[in-house]
Amino acid sequence: MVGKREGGGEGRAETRASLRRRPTIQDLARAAGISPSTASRALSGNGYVSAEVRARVLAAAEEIRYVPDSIARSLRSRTSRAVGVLISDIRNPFYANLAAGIEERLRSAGYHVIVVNNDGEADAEVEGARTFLAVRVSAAIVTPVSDRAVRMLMSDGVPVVQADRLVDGLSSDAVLVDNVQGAQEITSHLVDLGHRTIALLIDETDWTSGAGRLAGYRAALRAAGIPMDPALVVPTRFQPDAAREAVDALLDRRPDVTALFAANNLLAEGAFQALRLRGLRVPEDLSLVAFDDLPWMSMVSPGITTVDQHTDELGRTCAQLVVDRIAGSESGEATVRYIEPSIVIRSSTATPREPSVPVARAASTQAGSVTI
Amino acid sequence: MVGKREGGGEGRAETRASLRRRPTIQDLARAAGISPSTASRALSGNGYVSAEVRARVLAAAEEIRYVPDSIARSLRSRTSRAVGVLISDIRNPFYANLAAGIEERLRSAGYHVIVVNNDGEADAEVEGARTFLAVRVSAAIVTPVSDRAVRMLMSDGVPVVQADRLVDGLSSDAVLVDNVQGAQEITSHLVDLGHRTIALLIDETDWTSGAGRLAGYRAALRAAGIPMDPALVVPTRFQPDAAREAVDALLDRRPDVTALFAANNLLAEGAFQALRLRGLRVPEDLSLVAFDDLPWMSMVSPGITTVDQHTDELGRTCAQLVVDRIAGSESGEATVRYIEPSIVIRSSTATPREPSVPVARAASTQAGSVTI
DNA sequence: GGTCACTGTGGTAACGATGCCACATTCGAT
DNA sequence: ATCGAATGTGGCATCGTTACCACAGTGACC
Repeated sequence: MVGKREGGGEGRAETRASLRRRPTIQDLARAAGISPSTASRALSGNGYVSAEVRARVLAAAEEIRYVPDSIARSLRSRTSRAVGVLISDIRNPFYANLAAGIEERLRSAGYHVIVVNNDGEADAEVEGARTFLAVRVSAAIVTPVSDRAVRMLMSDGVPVVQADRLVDGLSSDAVLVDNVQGAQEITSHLVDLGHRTIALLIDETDWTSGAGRLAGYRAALRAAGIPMDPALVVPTRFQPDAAREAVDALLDRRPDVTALFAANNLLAEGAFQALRLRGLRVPEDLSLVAFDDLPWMSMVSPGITTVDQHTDELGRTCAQLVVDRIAGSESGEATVRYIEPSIVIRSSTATPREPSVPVARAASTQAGSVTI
Repeated sequence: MVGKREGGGEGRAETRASLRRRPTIQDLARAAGISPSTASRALSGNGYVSAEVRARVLAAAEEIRYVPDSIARSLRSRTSRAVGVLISDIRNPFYANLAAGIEERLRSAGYHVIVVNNDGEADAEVEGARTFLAVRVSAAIVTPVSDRAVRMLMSDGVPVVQADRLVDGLSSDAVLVDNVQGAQEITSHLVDLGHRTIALLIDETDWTSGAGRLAGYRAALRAAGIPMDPALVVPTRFQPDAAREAVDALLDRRPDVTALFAANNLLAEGAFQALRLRGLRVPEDLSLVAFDDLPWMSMVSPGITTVDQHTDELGRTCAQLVVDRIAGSESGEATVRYIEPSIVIRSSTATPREPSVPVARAASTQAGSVTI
């Protein structure tokens, strides 16, 4: 799959030749005819420098192509312009958008971002935290897996913003989605359409995100006076395939289900596939809703009714909190901000089918024979 | 949309209290009863240390929770364990997967990744390069927008790997997708089905990626003896909306088109929407193929026939090249590796409709009235 | 026994920037 | 005229680590 084809080596030699020593602030000072101290002040803006000298220094910097060495600067000043971002899976558009929102705002504030994936594993997360300490990030944004990494960072005095979910017992800043609200609203949407037997497909309820969605689902049912049926809360692993199988098993077991709520985008993917493989029509046979809005949800037919978490804003808010915390404009108290999600109604939800007609596997369609 | 809800400040005070000075290698040396020099050698593995002393140092490091300061280390050793990754848009799954592939491999090789988005703008790209120089990355991986950033990095001696596309005239390492091959194969697939009037929707042909896809398309037509019709190469901007409008205009102008080739995932998105809004059936009325395989392409019906670029592998290969280059195991010559794409046949392609029945906007369906 | 290679350790000087202090000059107020 | 404050500049030490050199001990070999 990988082939080597060509290699022209002309430009590299030229590059090597032009590899002069990188100019330091000493060189700059010499070029501008002043001392390194003054050059430093002229560039950083701390302390007195006359306008005339500052101009001369800037001109000289341009002239000799001086770029301050931020490593030396960090060592001396014991700060860095780096912020660590520790997330579970950059391939998941949720995390990608989060990272993008963070990066945009931090970049415009003059910080750069070090991204570490942890694949949802606590050990990898701790390893990432260690990296952050080694490079002395000035803050970290974490979607926590366990409490270890966050604790480690905080105990070394690194400001932490927890994103999307919260580890209990730590008082770092945090930006969360109001999962209860979002889940309640979308469940109520189903209830309002007349659904009474609504299944929740969910992978975990240990984190605040999953717990909140479960709570919102329950609250909506309670508000409608629908008794909670524990068998309708379907546990699954955080993978489309697992979700697909879980949905399949659920519908075999409970053909009376008329609506399905997938608690995140990956589970929604699996649920969608499961329904199609069974030959079920959405929303005629079964309504489907999701949590987290992704492009594919408006591409498929029917479009999926879902909860938009405003992931970009989640990211930007995390970044803002970091900037504020570093600047010290945030007080010592931990701040928790909530992003209010909004529901997006598309075509995957409708009034339930006649209760007398439970869903069944369509005879004409067998799993595996469907081309997707 | 953002609300403040609570803030418990208990843990922070405790954190502040435990904020002891971070242990340095001096502390470590004292704890292990040896000199800093020896401690340094024990940790880094350069130079002689007896097994007994090394064990003592490692134990002491564990004991006092010593983490080497990589800033100081970088300053002194004039190297860093950071690699810069400069890409266009992390929100686009293509770049997200690329970044993920890069990050995985580099992390396992002990490097961390600094990600900078440039939004496809040359100025932002140069700014990113400046950041990389300031933090003295030991290499950079770039999906180049202009030649300026790559030039800047190379002239400062930073090894650069160009990913996905190549800026002319520079001889850095590069990992490219064989776009000609992929485009030719998928176009031939259409030709083999009997298509003769195949439109190519493409946003740019200045970069090697776009140029390659155009060349592959042309080569396939030439091989089949189909004359090239320039009006069938439809230029558009790099956005789904623009692509949608371009497809709409094309089909108004050229109702004889029987197949459409969208040159990347964003254009495919727009094309798919355009066809649906016009009420056209795929593949019965029109066949559609894409370049770059994304999850939604197997979620929609019909599934989209496309070219899988093996983006993860593209990323991993870039990272491997970087590791080799830093280790010096790559010779001075620039290496260009090609990833061979493979085509994925789904349901969006079929034999063309009868030539006597050109496509027309379905009367019953008006753009805008369709719920998606 | 002397030379040499090898092993193992410690001392010292950087890497490049900046914080702090000392010092010089100017100017307004007493 | 004298003092103090404000303005401006340079010198020096230092951030935490490692490269380099010096040097001590051990054993092998002629």
